[in-house]
Amino acid sequence: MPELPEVETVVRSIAPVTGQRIVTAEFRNLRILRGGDPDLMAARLQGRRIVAVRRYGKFIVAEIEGGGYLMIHLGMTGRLLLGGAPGKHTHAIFTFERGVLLFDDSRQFGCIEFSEEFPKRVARLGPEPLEVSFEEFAASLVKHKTRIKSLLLNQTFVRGVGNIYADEALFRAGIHPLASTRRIKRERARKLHEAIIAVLTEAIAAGGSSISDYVDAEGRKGFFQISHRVYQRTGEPCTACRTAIKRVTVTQRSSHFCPKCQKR
DNA sequence: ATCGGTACCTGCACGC
DNA sequence: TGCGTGCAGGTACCGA
Repeated sequence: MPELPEVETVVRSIAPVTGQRIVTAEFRNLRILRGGDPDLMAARLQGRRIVAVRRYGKFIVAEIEGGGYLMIHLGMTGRLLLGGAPGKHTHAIFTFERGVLLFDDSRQFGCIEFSEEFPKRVARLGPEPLEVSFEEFAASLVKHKTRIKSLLLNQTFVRGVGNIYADEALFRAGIHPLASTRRIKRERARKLHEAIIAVLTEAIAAGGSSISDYVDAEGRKGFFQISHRVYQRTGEPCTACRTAIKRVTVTQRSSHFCPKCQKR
């Protein structure tokens, strides 16, 4: 489900747990746990305070008092909810002195991991798209030989861009999703860098996109989906030239684009 | 070393 | 009503 703007919105909405002590941690579905015995993990968390909660791309990392990191990834349908009753898809329950935090995920593509060291898979990610300089972005772009849409989804290139914002950024930059990275000239790359920053910034301000069921920890939907110019708008007129938006499959993912505005 | 294809799982909309 | 199909914001792993 969530990409960078949605995860950022979730992290902001769970701010109340910062500084709070975990009274109990309960894991109901072991499928979503990575690396570690659930009882040991629960014991390791119990009685510890959350020192800080940070976002790295689409990953959420909570720093635990006394050492250790609790990593949470929401996958496609994961949710973190403050309060409320556990349901059919509640896989983890963190009880605090004041309130409870539930991890729900119907498709179970999300995961939770506890590690003593900073999680390796997070350390391996590329730079934050909102922080990377154009020079670094352009230098990394030319090192890859693939289709631009695939590269944007590659989290070692930049971290946090997913299917929605890749399509939206490519539209704004006028680049076809199937375009070879080798054929993108410097000035076009600059447009893409700017488009990624613009679309992510606007989406964060809107609280993310709620395509089907995304909500933040308070149950609020985002509303950036009303600003989508190509994503899931197949057949509808382009906002710039009225040409019908097309859909193609790239790397097993659907890509939406304007055949007139976006060139290969 | 990089890349593309596939697997993982549930729910929903659709056509018959 | 039910069934089959295709689709959905994700990453990890495997083999070329």
